[in-house]
Formats: sequence, structure tokens, C-alpha cells
Amino acid sequence: MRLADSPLARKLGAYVALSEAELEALNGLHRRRRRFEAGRDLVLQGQSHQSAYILAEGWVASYKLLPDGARQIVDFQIPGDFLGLRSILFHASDHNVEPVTRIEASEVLASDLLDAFQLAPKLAAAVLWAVSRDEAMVVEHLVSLGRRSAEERMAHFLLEMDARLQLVGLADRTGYDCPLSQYLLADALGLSAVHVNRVLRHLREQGLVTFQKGRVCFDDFDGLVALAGFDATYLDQERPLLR
Amino acid sequence: MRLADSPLARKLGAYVALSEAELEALNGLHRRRRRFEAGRDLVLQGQSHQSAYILAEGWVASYKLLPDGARQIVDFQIPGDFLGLRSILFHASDHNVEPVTRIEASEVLASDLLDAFQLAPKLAAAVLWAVSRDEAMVVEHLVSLGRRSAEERMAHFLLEMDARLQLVGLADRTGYDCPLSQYLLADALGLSAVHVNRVLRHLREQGLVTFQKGRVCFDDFDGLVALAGFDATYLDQERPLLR
DNA sequence: CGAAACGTTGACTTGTTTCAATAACTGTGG
DNA sequence: CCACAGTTATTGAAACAAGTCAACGTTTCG
Repeated sequence: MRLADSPLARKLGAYVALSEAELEALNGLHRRRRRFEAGRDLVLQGQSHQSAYILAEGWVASYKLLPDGARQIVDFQIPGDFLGLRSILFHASDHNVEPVTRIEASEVLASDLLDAFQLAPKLAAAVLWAVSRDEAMVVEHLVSLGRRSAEERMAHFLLEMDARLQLVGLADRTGYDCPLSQYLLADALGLSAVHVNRVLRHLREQGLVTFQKGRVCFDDFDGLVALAGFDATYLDQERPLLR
Repeated sequence: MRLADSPLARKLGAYVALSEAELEALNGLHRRRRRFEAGRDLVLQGQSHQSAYILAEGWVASYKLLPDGARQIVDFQIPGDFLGLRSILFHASDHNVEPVTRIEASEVLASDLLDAFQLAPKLAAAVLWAVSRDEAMVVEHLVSLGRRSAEERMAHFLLEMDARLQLVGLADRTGYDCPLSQYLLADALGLSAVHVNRVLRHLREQGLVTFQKGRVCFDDFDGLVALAGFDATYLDQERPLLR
């Protein structure tokens, strides 16, 4: 694998072009590579001294549990994303991190990050950009839950994942492979699993998207964008590259 | 006013005790103090090269607008909070910032922050903590919209604002002054203004909280905490002080 | 091959929205 | 200081989106 082919390198490359030396420093973060099985949480709500990770392969869900047992998935992570970065600084982690599939991830200590930044200062700006982008995605998700209908939410979500996956080369405009069950979608979108099923059926019957057997397939991309009111500028990934 | 009395100093002081020199550096951020009238937005969605601010007095709402004109308030800011910090780094601001009351705020440039961090490195950690805390609040808000009922949402919101205001000395366990209209509450909680009114009435009739004439008054604090399932650990402000 | 997880559908219930009308504030100019 | 306009609060009735319960089909995997 060439250096630039790591998902994180691809993603950061959309923000700023990275030199060979900078890619090298980035690669240094991928020592301590680990594998985790689906369903075994990496990070637990309330626990302290947790590590952060860079996800290399597979899908992950970050979620919170409520006293009554309900759960809300805050975001999914895909290759190239950070996991639990906030819990490095915080007194205790305020959320859980669960692999949706079998995953591969590199453990990252605060000191690793600082070392990399010293080697390649441009990297610090790029990572800060990635973190701000994560926050912007959480904000957009909040807007979905507060002000979009179930159908708009689903459409918006499927489109956001497409844009994010495209950035790391795992999707194109026709669709992508998606390992999420309808239960996971329900917990992310603030719906019941039954309603998720109905919404997906309706979107399919309207000829907009088909999500079946682990594959999301856009039948009418522009129609879906219109329905969702999807505007990808919050992902900040359409800019002309800085060089 | 003694140095430690600025709201930001009070807030950061809950994370780490600050020396006189550090308070001095923090104070340096309060040059360029400005006043803004209620309703005249400071930062606009889609605009670039925006400033960040530290809020010194008054309340502010950060929100996003949807194509159909609906709006979702992401968070309110109170004295001691940063405004639009994310839009310093980002290509264009992805949200609007509107003063709810007449406010006073100090404009902060990226270079000001870096200067202050150089003068007082402990400040960098404290600011990073504040930013992470902001993100944790957005996440908890998202959980509210996704998985809590209207009544739980309202209760949770009123309790969160109490905890935050206490940290800067603007509230106690009995209540606080709150300039938010029911329309603003509705746009924050993902409800209609009519339903906000009904929810407030019901909470009042249950003897839990009274929110009338600009004042939130807790009639049964513990009962409200129980109803909301409120657990303030995500605010990370209960820790024993680091010295 | 069987069990468990996941997906699908229908009938019914509920929380929240919408529409509509009226009352109570708030601030401003005469 | 009062009258008026605009905003904010309050309440009822009807409509609707999404949830719940329940049953059954389908896939996956050990």
C-alpha cells in the first residue's frame, strides 16, 4: 500500500495537500494496530483514561445510553475517522464506542499526536480541521432530529454517508456498501425500527433509494437531495485543494 | 472588578486553578470589547472570515436555517462562553449567531488566542476543555431530541442551563433569570411554540418548575432531576479542583 | 439444521403539530 | 401618561406523524 492510500491520509488530503514527509509522520500514528470484534465496545461511558483510535477498516457507532435503557447513536465512524478523541482530554468518557463490524484501528496516545505535530506542523491544522468537521456533523445530525421528518432524516443520513465515504474512496454517486441494521438506523435517527422499515420502503417505492442486503443504491440522486434539502457545505470537503 | 470575576475566568477556574499571571493573560483577550443589539446576527451561515468572540454579558443563540424556513437552535451561549469559535478555522461558517438580548462580547482573533497560550500554557488546556465541554453539550442536546419526550427535554434543558449558569455565578439551586421566549425554546427543543406552552403548564401543575415572567423557579429540584434523567457528568464541572 | 437476529406488514394508540382565536404583555410615539 | 402596534402567551379542537404491539417471513451463522 502506498503511503497516501490510508483512509485518514485521503481524507486530510481533501483539506490540504500533504508532502511525503507529512504522510510519513501520519503513518507513524498507525503503529499499535488492533483488531476488535463487532459488538465488543472499545470505550465505555463513565470510564476514565481511555485511549483514542484511528479507524482503518470497518464501521463503528458512538452512542449514549439513557437511564430507561433507550439509546441514541450520536454518529457512525468510517475508515479515516477518529474514535473517542474527546475522552483523551475529558475526566471520564461521556459516551460508548461500539464496532458495528469487525474493525481495525490504531491506538493513539496524546503523546503520539504531539510528536506527529512536531514532525509535521501542517498535520496539526489538518487534524483540527477533521475534529471541527466531526462537530459540524453532530450539529447537522441535531438539526435532523429537531426539524426534519423521518423521511427527510433518512434521506439526509444516506446522502451524508455517501459524501463521507466518497472522501475515503468507499462510495460513488451510485451508492455504497452499508453494514447498518434497521435497528442501528433507528437508534441513530431517533425513530423506531418499525418506522425505519416503512420509511425505507416508501423511499424505494418513490424510486429514490434502495437499501437492501447491505447495499445503498441511489435510484434518483438529485431527487433524494431535493427531498432531504441536502447541502454538503457543512462537510467542508468541496473546496479547491490548498497546495 | 477583580481579575477572577470575569465569567470566563470563573468557568475555567472550575477546571483548573489559575494564577494571577494566567488571569492576566486571560484578561488580555478582553480588549476589543463590543456591544450588539438583540436580533442583529453576529455571524452568518455561509459567510467566511468571521471572528470569534467571548461573551461577557447577555444571552446568545446559535442556530441553523433549513431550506423550508424552519430553524433549529443548536445551543444558547451565556457569559463566559465562546461564540463562533469553529468558524475561525472553517472555510465558511455553517451556522448563525444571534444575540437574544443586548450583549457585550470581546472579539478574539486566532492570533490573540495563540499569544495568550504562549504567555500562559495552562490556558490552552483550559480552553480546550471548554471547547470539548461545548461539544459534549451539543451531543447531550442531540440525545434529548432523539430519545426524550417533550417534557423530559424541557426539564433537562432547564436543569442544564441552571448548572451552566451556576458555574458563572448567575444561578443557584432555586432558579435563575432567563430571557428566552417560548418560540426560542421551541426552536431549541424541536417542538412547536404551542406545545412548549402546554409542557411548561404541565410542569408547573405538577409542582416541578415555574417559568414565568423571565424567571425559572425550581419548585421541586429533585423531582425535576428524576423526571429528566439529568446526570450532569457530561458537563464535567463537578470534579475536585486541580491545583 | 436449528436458533437467533433481522426484516416486513397490519391494526391500533399516542404525542405532537396545526389552525384558529383570544388574552396579556412591552415598548414607543403622541 | 395613555393608546396603539407588535410581540408573546394561552387555550381548544381537529389532523397527523410516528410509536407500540403483535404476528410472521427471511436471512445468517454456528
